Amino acid sequence: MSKEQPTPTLQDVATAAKVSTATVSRCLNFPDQVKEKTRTKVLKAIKMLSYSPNFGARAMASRRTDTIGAIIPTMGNAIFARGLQAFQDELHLHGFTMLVASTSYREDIEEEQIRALVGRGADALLLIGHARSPEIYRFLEAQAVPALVTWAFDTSLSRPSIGFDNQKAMCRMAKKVIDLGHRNLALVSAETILNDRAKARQLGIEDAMVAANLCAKTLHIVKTTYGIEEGATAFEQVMKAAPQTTAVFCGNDVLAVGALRRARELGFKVPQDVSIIGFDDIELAEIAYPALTTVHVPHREMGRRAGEALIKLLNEGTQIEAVELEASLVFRDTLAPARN
Amino acid sequence: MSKEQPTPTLQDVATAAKVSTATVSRCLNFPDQVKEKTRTKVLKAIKMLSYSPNFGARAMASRRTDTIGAIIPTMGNAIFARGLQAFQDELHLHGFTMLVASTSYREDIEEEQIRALVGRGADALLLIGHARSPEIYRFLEAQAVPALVTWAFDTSLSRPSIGFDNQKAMCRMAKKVIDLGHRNLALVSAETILNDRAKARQLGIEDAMVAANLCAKTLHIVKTTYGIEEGATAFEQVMKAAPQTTAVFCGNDVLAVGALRRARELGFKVPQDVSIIGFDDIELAEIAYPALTTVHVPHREMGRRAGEALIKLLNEGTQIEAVELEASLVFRDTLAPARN
DNA sequence: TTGTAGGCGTTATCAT
DNA sequence: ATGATAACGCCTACAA
Repeated sequence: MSKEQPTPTLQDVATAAKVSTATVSRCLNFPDQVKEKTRTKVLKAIKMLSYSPNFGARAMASRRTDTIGAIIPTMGNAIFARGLQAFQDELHLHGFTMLVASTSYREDIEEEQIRALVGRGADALLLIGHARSPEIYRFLEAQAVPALVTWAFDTSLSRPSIGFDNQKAMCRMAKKVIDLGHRNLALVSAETILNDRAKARQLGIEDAMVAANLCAKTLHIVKTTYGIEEGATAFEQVMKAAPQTTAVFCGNDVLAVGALRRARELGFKVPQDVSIIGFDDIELAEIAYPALTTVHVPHREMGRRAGEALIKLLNEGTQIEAVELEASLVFRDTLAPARN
Repeated sequence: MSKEQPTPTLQDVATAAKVSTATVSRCLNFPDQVKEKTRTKVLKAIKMLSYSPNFGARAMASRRTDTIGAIIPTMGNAIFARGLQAFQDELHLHGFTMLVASTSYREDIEEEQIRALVGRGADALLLIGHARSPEIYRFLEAQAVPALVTWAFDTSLSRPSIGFDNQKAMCRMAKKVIDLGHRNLALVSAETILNDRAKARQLGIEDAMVAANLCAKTLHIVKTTYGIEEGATAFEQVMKAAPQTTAVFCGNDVLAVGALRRARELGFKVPQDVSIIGFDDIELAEIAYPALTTVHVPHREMGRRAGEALIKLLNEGTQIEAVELEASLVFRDTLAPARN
């Protein structure tokens, strides 16, 4: 004879404790509304049965989940990890739970994940960058799920964002590079169609070039996907196609580290022969040899502020206001004056 | 006059398409059971309303979620990222969704997250390592949620795991180190109370020492939390307390990279003065300078196999069978024969 | 302080 | 091929 062992429900607990389901529910949600004695009785039953509330049912009945979804391009490297950890910490502090999903930088998967998280009752969403189809934004509106864009900052869009201005930051870095005498610049970048951060970074370099009376068209661009190996390959392509290049910007630190390695393998001295500049300032940048000159992104601050804003919105209805954080330049050892 | 805009439900779609809710539901779940014409009609209504099914309701009614939860110690570095990505890819391939939660290596948070994911209807769970309170395992059983342990492998426990034998792998590495003449060994490790992987790695070194007729007690151990800076500090402690040390094992690559840096800062030549050995073989290991000698963990294979096993269990009831994968030794540039 | 009962949005079983 | 309708597990007025 096999014992039936369906997962215990509120009803089971109620029966075991000889009270009504309402009382059990109150025990869980408003413990002070129930008499000490009944409470302990109920709690004991809960423990005994290893009961755990069914989230779906609770969400449906109470119409809120205290859950916020975060959708990032990838978990494959540390780029988003740190910011997300801060976001999560902030949420946890206020009793919220974070759900993460990743998209592999693919728009179709992002849409899928957005639907998945919204369907799961996420009270709000954290999104990376502004660029996505209007349809998705319409969907979010129809579902009345607030979404906060981060990792970017752009006041020209109506949607508030908490982040930094990728274009401005990269422009500042590029100006420094140009000041050091570099005239033949190259950029190893991710595809910019669906990645507004990548595009902004490119525009930033071009801005700096124009400001220095260089023709923006001379920026030699190689597009690739993110990855150390990809960065290496792209670097090689750059130096093959434009051997006069003295400074190679990279869309992020991962690419830069790959470029750095290939440079060494190809016999280039960095930074004497060629300078390499990254973006993000993740751990890799510091560990790389030579240590990478890069743009420092305020990961943790961004994550924290985003969490804070979303929680205020959900708890108090406070509208989110855009916040621009500063990205700073970190000069380490891969940038030097142009040779000759 | 403000337009009401509650999130649309199945009923709304049914009304808009002038059919019953049942038909709409079928359209979504068994499209071929409904006539072409009605289907397009319904689909149009869905689009128009930006309708998206309520996951909680669906889960409650259908008693399954096609969702698997993964609970990892941290997203803060790449250690689990790669394996998780593979896991996710495998799930995605079969129409499952992955939910991730992280614990900061804290048992209380892990329990919380387990409950959260189970409450959210996770059909199964992916867990890292075996070590956790029996109460949690009891809970999982009461909820009838299968859990698969990975990142470890231990047949002495009844619970099946898909992973590698941390102790054996580290033992092999330690033997090599001892073969190179090292007699004064040290270990920078995470706390081993709740981290069975860390403990197994320590035991592996001790096994190798005993096999070589060294006294295991001479292994100088410094415990710390994971982090580059922590690794650096710990390395300094080691060399201060046991200056005769010629080889420092590290619980993972992150610690090792920190140790490496501090070694350089303190004027030690690696590996001439002191050898440093990591564990995991994440990107950092390759990028570090000198490149790190470490134990390669089959991250991707582990993630993929775990996903596969869990899906087979859920879809076909196939019991999970333990799988031992091989961790290999990667000799790069931080290990050399003992000096003199 | 506690119990009763209706409803949340889907799915699935029966009919039709 | 489609439509009613009873669960699913919980919350929350409302009653007692």
